[in-house]
Amino acid sequence: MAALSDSIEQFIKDLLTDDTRVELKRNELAQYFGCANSQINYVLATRFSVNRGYLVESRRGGSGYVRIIRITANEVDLLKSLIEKIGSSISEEEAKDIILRLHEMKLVTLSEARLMYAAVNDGAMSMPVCSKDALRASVLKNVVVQAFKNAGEGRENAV
Amino acid sequence: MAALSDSIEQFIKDLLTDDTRVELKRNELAQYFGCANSQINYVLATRFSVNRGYLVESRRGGSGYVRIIRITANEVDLLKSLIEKIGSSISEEEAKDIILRLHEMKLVTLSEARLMYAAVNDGAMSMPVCSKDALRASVLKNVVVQAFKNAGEGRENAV
DNA sequence: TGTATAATAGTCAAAAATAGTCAGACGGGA
DNA sequence: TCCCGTCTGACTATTTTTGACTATTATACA
Repeated sequence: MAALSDSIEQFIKDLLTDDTRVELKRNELAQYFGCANSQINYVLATRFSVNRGYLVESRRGGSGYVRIIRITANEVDLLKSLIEKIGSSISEEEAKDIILRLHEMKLVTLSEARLMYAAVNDGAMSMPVCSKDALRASVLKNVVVQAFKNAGEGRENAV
Repeated sequence: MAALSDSIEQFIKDLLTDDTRVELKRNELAQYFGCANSQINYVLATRFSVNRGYLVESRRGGSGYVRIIRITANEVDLLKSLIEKIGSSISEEEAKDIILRLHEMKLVTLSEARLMYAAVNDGAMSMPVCSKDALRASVLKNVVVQAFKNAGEGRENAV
């Protein structure tokens, strides 16, 4: 049921559980999963972005490689960088990345991550907005419904 | 005589007798019943609404899915009354009361309750607002900071 | 020492695989 | 007959997967 991309993502993350970086051959990995080479690039671009806390380096040519580095940071630095990243405006996707990252760093549980996402997804941001109370109603409704969804105990991995 | 919708409804409910949630492919189900894909959406909309005790989530694209979550009768009553109470506008105090209630009923943990409150308190509601992204930044900043506070493990008992 | 070749990786647009929306057709009961 | 719940089909939206083409680098060889 899991998409190919999800499997590849998990495979790489497993390699990163102990180490903070891993090096691999793009075409070997593609071969292993029986997919197009560019599929690997897709996974790297969508699942191992800087916003999600990873750096990717690579080299072409003979004995080339792809290196994936998990960014580690202490809480103070992380919080500062996230606040800066958020700034005064942020897209739904970027917000999702930040929340995912907090979850991967085990700062929040999956349920908490889902609640956070429910508070900031497009659906919660009712526009045009005319008052704080109206906005609050929209956000609150979203998080309350999410709380009920969580209570049904979702063990999947998506926010 | 509304045989088709009823059959699909029953089929899904049978899947939900043991589990509280089930995941399926819209087009596979439509194929199985030999009907239009949109028929499934009709069934979901008319038979698996919140009022009837269900929450529905889905994702498009490769390996997409439709997930149906069954909640208990008590939860339905509670959720309905909360949604009604929230309406289209709600004060900070009332919102807090609702969140506290969810916590007291053990639907959310203390950490989760705090995150929820962080998402809807006055500080998060930056007004006047000019865009969804600006609004999102404000709410997200608030919940991210709260996540760190939670992680820093506050042992107080107030939301 | 240059240069051709093989071995890598990257890019991008199109195709495939999903799901959602909505207006209108259809059909049975009040 | 008219209304209302069903059902369909065409069109849209989203996410993943692939393939053709490009770019880069190490190495072998002239």
